[in-house]
Amino acid sequence: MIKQVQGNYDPNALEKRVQAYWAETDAYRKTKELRASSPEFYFVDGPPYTTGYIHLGTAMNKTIKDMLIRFKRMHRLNVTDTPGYDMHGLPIEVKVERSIGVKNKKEIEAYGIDRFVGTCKNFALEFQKQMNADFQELGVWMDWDRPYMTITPGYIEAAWWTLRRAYDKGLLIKANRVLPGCPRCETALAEAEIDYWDEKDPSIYVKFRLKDDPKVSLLIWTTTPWTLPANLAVAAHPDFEYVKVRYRRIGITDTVIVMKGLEEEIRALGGWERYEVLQTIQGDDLVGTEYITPFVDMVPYQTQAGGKWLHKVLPSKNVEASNTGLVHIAPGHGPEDFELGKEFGLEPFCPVDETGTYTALVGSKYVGMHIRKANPELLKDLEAMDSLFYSGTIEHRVGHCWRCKSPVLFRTTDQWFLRITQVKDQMLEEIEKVRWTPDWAGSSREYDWTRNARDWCISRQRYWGIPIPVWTCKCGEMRVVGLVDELKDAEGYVEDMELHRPWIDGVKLRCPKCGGKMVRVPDVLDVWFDSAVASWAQLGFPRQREAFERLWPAKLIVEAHDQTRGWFYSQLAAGVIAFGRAPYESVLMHGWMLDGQGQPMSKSKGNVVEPGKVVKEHGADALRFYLLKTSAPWEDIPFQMDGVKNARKTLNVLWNVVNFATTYMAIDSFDPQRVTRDMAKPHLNQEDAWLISRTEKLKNEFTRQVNALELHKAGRALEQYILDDLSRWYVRLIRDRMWSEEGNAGKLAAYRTLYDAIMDTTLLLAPICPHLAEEVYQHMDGTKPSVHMMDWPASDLTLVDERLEKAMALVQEIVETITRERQLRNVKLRWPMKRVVIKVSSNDMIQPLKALEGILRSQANVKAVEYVGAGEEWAETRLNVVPNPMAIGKVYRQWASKIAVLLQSRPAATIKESMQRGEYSLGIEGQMVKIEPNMVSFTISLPKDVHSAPFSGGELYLDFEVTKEIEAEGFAREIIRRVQQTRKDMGLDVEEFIRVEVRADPRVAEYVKMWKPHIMAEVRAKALELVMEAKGERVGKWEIEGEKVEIGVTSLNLKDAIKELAKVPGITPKAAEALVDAGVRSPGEIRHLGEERLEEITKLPKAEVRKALHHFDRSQETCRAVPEGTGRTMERTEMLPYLLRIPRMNEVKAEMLYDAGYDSLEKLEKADREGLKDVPGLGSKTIDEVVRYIAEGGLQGCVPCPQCGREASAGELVCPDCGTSLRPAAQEEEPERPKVQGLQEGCSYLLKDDRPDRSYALFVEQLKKGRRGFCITRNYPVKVRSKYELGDTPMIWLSNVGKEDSLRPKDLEKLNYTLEQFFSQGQGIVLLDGLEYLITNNNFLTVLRFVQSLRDQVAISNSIMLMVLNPSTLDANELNLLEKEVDGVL
RNA sequence: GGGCCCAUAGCUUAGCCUGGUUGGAGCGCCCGGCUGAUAACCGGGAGGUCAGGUGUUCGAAUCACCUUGGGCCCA
Repeated sequence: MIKQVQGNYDPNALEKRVQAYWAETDAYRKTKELRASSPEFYFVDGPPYTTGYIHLGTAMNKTIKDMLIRFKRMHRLNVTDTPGYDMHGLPIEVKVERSIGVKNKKEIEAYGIDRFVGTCKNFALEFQKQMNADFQELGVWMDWDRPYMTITPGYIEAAWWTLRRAYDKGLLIKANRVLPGCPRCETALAEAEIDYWDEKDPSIYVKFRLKDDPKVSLLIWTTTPWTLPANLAVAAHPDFEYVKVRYRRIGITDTVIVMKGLEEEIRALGGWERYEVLQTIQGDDLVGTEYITPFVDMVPYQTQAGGKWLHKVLPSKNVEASNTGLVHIAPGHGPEDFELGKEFGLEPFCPVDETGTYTALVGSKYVGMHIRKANPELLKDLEAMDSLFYSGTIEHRVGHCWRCKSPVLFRTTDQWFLRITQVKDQMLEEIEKVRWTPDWAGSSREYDWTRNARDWCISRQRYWGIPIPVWTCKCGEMRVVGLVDELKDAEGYVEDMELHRPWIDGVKLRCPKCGGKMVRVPDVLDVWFDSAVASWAQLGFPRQREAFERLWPAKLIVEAHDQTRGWFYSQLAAGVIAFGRAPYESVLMHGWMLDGQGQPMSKSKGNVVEPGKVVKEHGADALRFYLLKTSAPWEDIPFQMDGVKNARKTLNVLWNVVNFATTYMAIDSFDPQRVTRDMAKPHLNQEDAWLISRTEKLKNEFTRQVNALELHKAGRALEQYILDDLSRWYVRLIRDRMWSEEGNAGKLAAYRTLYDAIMDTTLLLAPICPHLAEEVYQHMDGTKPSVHMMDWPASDLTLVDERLEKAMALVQEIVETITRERQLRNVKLRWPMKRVVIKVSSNDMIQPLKALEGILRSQANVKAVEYVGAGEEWAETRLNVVPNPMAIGKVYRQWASKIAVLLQSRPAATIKESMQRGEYSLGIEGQMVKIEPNMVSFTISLPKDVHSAPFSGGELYLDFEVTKEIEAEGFAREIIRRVQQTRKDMGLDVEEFIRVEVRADPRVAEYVKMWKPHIMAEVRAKALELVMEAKGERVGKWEIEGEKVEIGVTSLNLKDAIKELAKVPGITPKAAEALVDAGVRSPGEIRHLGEERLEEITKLPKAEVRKALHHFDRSQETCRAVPEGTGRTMERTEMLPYLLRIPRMNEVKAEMLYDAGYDSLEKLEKADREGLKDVPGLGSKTIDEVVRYIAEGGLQGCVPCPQCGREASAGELVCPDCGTSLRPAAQEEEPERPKVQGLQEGCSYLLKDDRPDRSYALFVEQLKKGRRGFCITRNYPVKVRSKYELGDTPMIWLSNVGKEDSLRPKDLEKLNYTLEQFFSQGQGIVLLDGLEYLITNNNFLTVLRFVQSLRDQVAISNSIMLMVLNPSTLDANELNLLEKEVDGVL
């Protein structure tokens, strides 16, 4: 059944509600189960690092994934959706270090590796939990209860297994190489772990004296003085030319060798006055030149080292033509130096330890000194040795540890490597096989990166990571463990033991060679390796193979562009190493979320926008929609909150459409099961066919774009459709049909079309905005537990009608043009336009336009449409000929003026036609005068009040003439609008009936008479009268086009009665209305009408009449034994009779009780006073009764009918035998007729009346008895006084006019004070007429409190208070609360 | 310094691959309208050196090259 959506689009409340609904109904699990036996789709989630919070980038990432997962699921695929978390590594270690206050590895070890790792694990798990919650807030449906985590034993084993594979293939090696490391964290770092930024460093030029000629030096440049003690050689480019230069300054000369061309630059640097080039040397010839390394005397190694090339110039093509063109080579400190040293047989020499401190190898002078501190000392020494040619500083890019920001240190270390260089070619081949989106992500980006790949250093000298599964023996034997089982017999192994450090370090294997103990190498894995194995590790491989064999490789992965060097790469490497192929088939690379200025968000910049904040402001759906539609996925998005706001607006429009649709569908009980598409088909209007065409096209387009991963195009197409096609056009077109009273086929066809459009939209929207889609679905259909269990809507392109769409586009354009012209001329849309003439540029257009003429007429409010074919002129235009006297005069001189007059006297059309055919001549004074084309021009003049406007299909002539008929219709529409406004101000239900009184001057009055039936129908008036003075509950004075009009509107309060009557089987809404007109107010009265009378009133077929009457009889036959309370939820209709048997209960209260969740007898029986207090609308007296009734077993027991004594169950409202009502006489609070005599002193009464006469009568009656009176009214006091003969009773006028006897309705304090004064004199009576007026002007609760305080004063002073209220202006809940505060309701 | 991507109105963007009327939208701004989807909605207006330059072409937002700025990845 279609349920009307409630209220405005409130994303926060909606999303909370929907998520609660999902949780309650286990919708996620059900959706997964639905697809459990479908074809598999192996999606692999890239694990975010557990930092404890998600940012917008992570939000975008998961949003894209969630959209695709949902999309695939709706395509009946069984999608794997295990979310992953990357939980090892330095970031957490650093966090833990800070939290426990340790600074380096020594302190960690003192603290205890076990405690340290334990804390790391706790941090990671805690962070993981928080992120889980954040993702769920976004509505992402992944398997949050079972994420894969890189820290679990199974996962670790998968990494081990992979390393073992690498080892077996000879791809895992240990090597001594120069690598960047962090001196603070004391571990090697991968490229990926280094951040670059500019920093100041020394920039020094150092002289390396030639051994043969110490007066001459090689000049080298370096920014790292501390590497000089480790200098072993100098590199020169063999193809460059070098020069020997003598620099001079007063008293000083210096001779150095530098690259040719750099000598001038160097002169300027050193401040030399002049220089002379002594010799040019080819780089090649320089090779082999021996020099004296500057610290030869201090560093023992420098004299002990061997090697043919020690302290000589080496050739290297990597030398750049900058600085001096000669490069200082320290193989222990630079990767290129290392390679070069290897090539030339120089053993790397590294006198620096992992903390950046000189070791004893450096000699006694610098040992124990940190390299940073050593720099100035070294400079001093160089200066002393006269080896420092120039010393300055430079700002250049320096690598830093990504976690602790220390500058990285290059030194030689023993590390473990994966030999990527060996499998690089295979990786490149695999890249080409993968489908990349966008394609350049693979073909250029990933390809380039991989082409330059080096071997991957996977070892880290840290604690919180996957331990490297390599055990070594003193004898040199080593073993790589691939499965935990292999450790079974090892010393220190315990079943299911923790595989992390330090526990794993205690496991010792027996060496198969020497029988000694093998110990694990202490390193852990580079954390990048963890996620590299995700695609098989998360499947439990290698321990479980079934899932792996079924699913692997991944069909799709989705990550941001920074993963080119990260996960795209690491997975590829691991996949190729382990299985010889890429572990994924397609990749969607997405962009980053930047701040509004296009800068990356970072905590240090303080420009981070938290997803939670955005969700709070506009909802997760709006954020998701924004993220998906704003840019192509692979592009960065500079985040704009306004963009999210816009997305929300679009969703709001959709919400309004749904609100509109469900309002009417619910009223008419439209049932899409009954009104099928086929049934609606013959009754479709043009606009229906048009919307269907648009919808089918949209479905096709959307699906195509998502499949192409052009998610933004899909989102934009959907948005456009919602705004333009659905909301702005279709809903606008069918408004009148929705409002038509009859449930005719045309209306149902519109319902069906709109229903289908909304359902299709909802299904398309479901992957993007899962919450909103769910809410809409549950209101429109709800046959499935969740919209996400639905199948994707197929599109039927045979229903696309291009001709119709084209014609409709023209109509839209014409309507817009007319609107614009109206605006220019200040003619409102409410005023009909006499006619529009469409002059087309092609006759093909006329037929389709005619088919849509009705739409054009209604939307442009035009009375008539005429057409003029292509090439023709509209008959009512006049062609004018304009003579050109200059041209005529030149030829015919003295006749010129006469010719001009003659020309204008002839029909212009004839002249034009003749001239087009050939020539045109005139006879003048016996001569034939030939008129040349340049002698005349033609203009078109339009009839009075007609304006022309071009449109893309030709020209429009708009006739703005205002006839009497048009004026009449215009006024009618103006009056309708104002009555509607009044209805709205009064808060009337759309279905309520009213009576209207209109006062207007004769001209307008005449128009109103002409349009009376139409006006009445439009505003649901049962009566419309022209009067001398308009009266009513609400009277408005208006000025319309200069005419003064007064309109009074009074509610007839018939809505509830009609609704009740229509509930009786056989009684249609129309029949119910007829019954109400005949004075019937409740279903019970139908019984007493009798068959004939009922037929007469309702004009229903006899069968229906009988059905209605039999209903009452039948309802008495259904009594059975007392039903056992089963605890099951009961239908409302089933439950209500039980409730209504409770004393003081009425329908409203019972409904409230039911709606508050008391929907089973069990629940009600367990109800306590506290719980019931929370039910809105239940007063304490009612609660007393409920509690008593339950305690006495009222819900279970049978009671004898007071009339016939038959036992009736608690669920029966009437006796099954005699039909006597079994409801307790709770109505005594609300007596049918006011007992005027019954007014008691000290009591306050609420009078529910739409007309105040009765209350004034009661009031006057008391006055006549001599009671002092006080009248508060919202009506004009002078009139009230005379009408009800109130004499000199004091009065207060509730009004904003500000006269002395008036009081502003907002000023409750003053009103209270005034009444206090009155009550203090004792025993009066107060009439407060216009309580709803106070309520509309104040907060309801404020008025309620005001009423409470008055009631107390009334009681104290023994006065009486009458408060008059039009009940239709309040909702049931408010009414109930008010009723509770008074002593009686009349 | 290299690779890849991006640059169109104050903001977010379409058009670019395949050159051709007057470069389209949305938001914001200004003006107006509507009022039975209404804390909505609709229409109109102002607002553009298509980042800058050079070239190819009869013709360039679109193709090529260069420069500038931004993002990612590297050196």
